[in-house]
Amino acid sequence: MTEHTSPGRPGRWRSGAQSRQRVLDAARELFQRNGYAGTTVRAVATEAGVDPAMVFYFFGNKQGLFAAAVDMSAQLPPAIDAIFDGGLDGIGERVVRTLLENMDKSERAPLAILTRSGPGDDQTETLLRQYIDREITGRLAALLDTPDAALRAGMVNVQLLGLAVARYVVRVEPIASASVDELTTRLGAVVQHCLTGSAS
Amino acid sequence: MTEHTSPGRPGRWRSGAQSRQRVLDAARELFQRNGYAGTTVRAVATEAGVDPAMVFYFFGNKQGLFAAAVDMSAQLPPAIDAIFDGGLDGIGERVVRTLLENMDKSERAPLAILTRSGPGDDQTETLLRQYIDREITGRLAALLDTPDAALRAGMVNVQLLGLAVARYVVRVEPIASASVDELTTRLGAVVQHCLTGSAS
DNA sequence: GTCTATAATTAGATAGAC
DNA sequence: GTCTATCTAATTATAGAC
Repeated sequence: MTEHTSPGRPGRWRSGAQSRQRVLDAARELFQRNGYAGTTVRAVATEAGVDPAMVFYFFGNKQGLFAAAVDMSAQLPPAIDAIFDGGLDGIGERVVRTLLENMDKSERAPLAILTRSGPGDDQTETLLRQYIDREITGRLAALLDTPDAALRAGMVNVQLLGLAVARYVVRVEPIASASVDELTTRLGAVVQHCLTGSAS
Repeated sequence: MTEHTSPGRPGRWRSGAQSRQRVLDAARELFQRNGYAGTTVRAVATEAGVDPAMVFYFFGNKQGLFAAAVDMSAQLPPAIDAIFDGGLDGIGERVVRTLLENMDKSERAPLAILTRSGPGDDQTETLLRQYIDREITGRLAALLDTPDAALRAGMVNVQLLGLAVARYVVRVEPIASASVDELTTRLGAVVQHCLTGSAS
């Protein structure tokens, strides 16, 4: 009974952690749906079931909230690592399937949030660019030793961005409703060809 | 000297046409850069060098301005028609090259505006979806007579959306700086394979 | 930590003079 | 057609009680 707000020793999780988490979840959902400017901290607070002032208490200001929402330090590294552990063989299908399964799972994928958002001109797009470069392009290019490794990896970025936008942002048919297996087979082959196929 | 504001017979172009055009140009640029909610009509008016009230005079409200900015009736039909006139042979390269040349020309492409915008949930994305369905998917699928025609056309949508987003929205390297010829060759082959290649 | 004000700013939209 | 002035509503952000 003396543990619920004791400052030094957390009785549960310092008692504000779950509120903070709910705010983050709500922020990811709304930023993804309505973009940065289209999302109000009031709406986030309402969605999270807390007071608007709490959001500022936790994250300082709206930009801080956004930064926390799209921060993906140690977000999906387990799945991503598994993609590259198998080497080049069959990597096309693995990368497509991983992307699909992660985004279908409706864990708010930073990819979708960043694609639909953008505070000013630079902030968000730079973030997304760096994320793609670091997490995808860099690791893919490292597996190749051809002189056009960067371009081949870039072609894969086109495939993955296109898939994400077509299926989750624009929701164009029949891509939006296609099964994970179908897309994995078809786009996986394309990705594989971009990486290991003969240059045309 | 009696012609500058005569209502029935336009002496020049009813004298407000160029203002309207400047507003539209400014709107396209700002909507593309900052999205719908991130763009204020005041900013559009300032960019266009007119008074904010003029924007409402011309377009009624902000949504009307947006609708006019992304309206692409008879926008680029000449170029698009040329893609399909040549039949299936080499259509991959033609569609990629046409897209690149049109968007590089920095004519505010509705594709870029719509990709970065989205008033609420539905309005814009529905518009973009319908545009893609009508202008690309439909015409591509019509050229094919395989049972998976729709899926093949959908795969092309993934390629084109991915290219547009990677090169013009996120500007990820080396796609953003690659030459039109390089991209046309590489992605054209992929698109061609998606359409006429053997199903894997 | 959580909530109740409330300050300060800004946005969309309108009325009306010229 | 174009501009000035203004109204209304919503938003970010803060101060402070509990």
